[in-house]
Amino acid sequence: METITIKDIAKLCGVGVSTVSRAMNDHPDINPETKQMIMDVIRENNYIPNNSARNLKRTDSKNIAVLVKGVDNPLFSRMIRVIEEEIGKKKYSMVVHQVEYYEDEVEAALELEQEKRLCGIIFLGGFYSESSESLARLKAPVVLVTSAKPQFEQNSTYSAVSVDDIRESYKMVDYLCRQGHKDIAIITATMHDESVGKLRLLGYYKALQENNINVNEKLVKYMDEGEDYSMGRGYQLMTELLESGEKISAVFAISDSLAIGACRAIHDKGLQVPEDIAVAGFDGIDIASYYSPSLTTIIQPMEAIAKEATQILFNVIRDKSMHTRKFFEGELAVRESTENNKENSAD
Amino acid sequence: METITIKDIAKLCGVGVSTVSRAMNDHPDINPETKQMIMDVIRENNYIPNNSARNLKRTDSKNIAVLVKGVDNPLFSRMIRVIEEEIGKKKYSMVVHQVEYYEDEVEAALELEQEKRLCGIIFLGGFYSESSESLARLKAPVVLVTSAKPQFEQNSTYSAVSVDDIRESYKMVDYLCRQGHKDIAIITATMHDESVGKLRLLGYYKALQENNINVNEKLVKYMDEGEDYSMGRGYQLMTELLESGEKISAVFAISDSLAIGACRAIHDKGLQVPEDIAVAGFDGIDIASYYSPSLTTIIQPMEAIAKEATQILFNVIRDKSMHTRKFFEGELAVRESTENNKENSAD
DNA sequence: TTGTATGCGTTATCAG
DNA sequence: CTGATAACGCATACAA
Repeated sequence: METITIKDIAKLCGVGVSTVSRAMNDHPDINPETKQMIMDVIRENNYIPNNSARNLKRTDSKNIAVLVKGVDNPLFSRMIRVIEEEIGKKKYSMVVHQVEYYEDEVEAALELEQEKRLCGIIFLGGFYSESSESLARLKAPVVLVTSAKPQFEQNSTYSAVSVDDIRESYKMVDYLCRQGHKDIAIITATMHDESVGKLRLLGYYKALQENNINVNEKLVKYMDEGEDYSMGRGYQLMTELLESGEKISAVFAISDSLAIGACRAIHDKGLQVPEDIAVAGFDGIDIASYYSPSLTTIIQPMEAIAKEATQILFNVIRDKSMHTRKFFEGELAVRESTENNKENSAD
Repeated sequence: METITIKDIAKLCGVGVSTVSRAMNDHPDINPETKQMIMDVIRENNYIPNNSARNLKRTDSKNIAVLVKGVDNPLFSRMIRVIEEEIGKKKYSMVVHQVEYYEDEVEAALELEQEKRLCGIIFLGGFYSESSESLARLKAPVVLVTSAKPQFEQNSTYSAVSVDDIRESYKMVDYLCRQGHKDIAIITATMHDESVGKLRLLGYYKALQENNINVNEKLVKYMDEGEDYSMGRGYQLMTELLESGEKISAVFAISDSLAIGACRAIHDKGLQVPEDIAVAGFDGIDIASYYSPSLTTIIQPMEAIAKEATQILFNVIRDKSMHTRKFFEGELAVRESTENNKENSAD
């Protein structure tokens, strides 16, 4: 089974290669009958054009790349689906690319750009401030999704859309304070995090401050390294927190997965959520509502964010409009894991 | 910022393009100093070779594609990591490609093959019997992982590695029977499923039969359509089961996500797991052990499976060895969701 | 050890 | 409307 090329098809059809090319690419000036005939032959022979050659030659690609950092983040699969749909509607095509935690997402994008002639790039997750300047090396317009870069100048070289992590985090911790909690721990990213982890921590500080609660640094539990927001990590960190001997009445974990792990850790110490310790998460993934107790969390409007991100990208690509920064509002979903059915309700 | 090519680098270095090419591709016959100098220039200029051109020219690619069907399956992210590591060790490179539920995985592979000159293909998940014959159209060796195709002939055109779904499913249901359960429901794939769903259902039948329990078809709950093994789906199906009025003492869901949804549905009806209804899952994903109650399940040895799959692929690629079918044993993890602490223990 | 020339499969240009 | 032909960026055979 030899590799079949456009030349073979041309020969089989008794036409020139350019005619075949025109047929495949929906060019306007071609005889409909000729086109039909060519398409038939193509189908019969299972011919698939070589994309490498295409990308090599093409000037105007319609490829939009989506770089995902952290596959395991269940948030992203939904978003990818939405993005693909939006991109499809506009007759562009999407290429998803998985970036490992230790890889540099911009570097990966750079390679993809070389390879696919991208006309647009969407980053899902990731992004430390380090890679910030290197973003400028990308020629295609960039939209950052959920990858917090708070500072945003006029004439930015990229767009960004996400929730306001500080505000949402504040919302959650403020809610916990109003529930009467004074000893609120937080399970957060690494100490050097410059991404959403930092922002959510800032929101935590702010809420405590405005509620006149002194920060107990022993209740701020940082991850050791790596950007692994897993349940196992949540379990481990919560266990350490519990064994520290500090008084804790509530825990805010900066992701739902961490929160689930924390719940189980509390359970395994013979304590109850929320009776002994209330737990709150962040993200609004499926498991949060199916867990027992169901998890209080900030629901990020992922579909809307994804939709807006692609919209902004198209605006920049087609209308050359300016890059923008858009914030979405998260929803504080109060559920069983913070329900206030203990002594607090008695005062 | 113009696109920079190998020619530019050659000019900058004052050498020919082939020398640059040799430097990049670790060719043996090149002056080490020249090579060093070239590599420096390349780095300084952030030059990235155009992969399309490379793939176009190359005869012997070292690209192995991993086609994943069902991103949301948390099982796969771990496997991908293992596979990448193994592939990296052998100095090959991996390209992951996401296949949507409605897409044909073989079609996707075919395109990738044209584009990347693949020397090997690994399929993760998916695979209905429909696409079976079309597998032969792929020129590169194929390994199916976790994508059950029970029938396996000598001289097969592909390899396959997975757990024996029938046996594992049998193991679980048999365990439930031995626990004294007689009214065991199953939450399974669509009625027309020809993949793991069917196999796991067969194991269920077999276990009931061998335990002399008549099958109550009303306890066999099929999904409606689509291959969505989500918690929401599990919740919905379990609710229907509960509202059917049938007597149920245990439920076996063919995936952990479905099982979690089922647990919550039971909870929301005011019943308890496992006291009123025992629940068992399949897969062994993280959440299974962190859920409350922790979930009895079949743990698939994903790392081992992934490792073996790549090993087999390399054997076929390099040693031209025959395709093989390898089964791994799953581990029955008995946990809280089926703990036998009610009347059963009294007889 | 190095440089030059050719071709990979496709699309774009331009002449019919 | 169609066909020949020149790029696209790179790797490689071959010549030096």
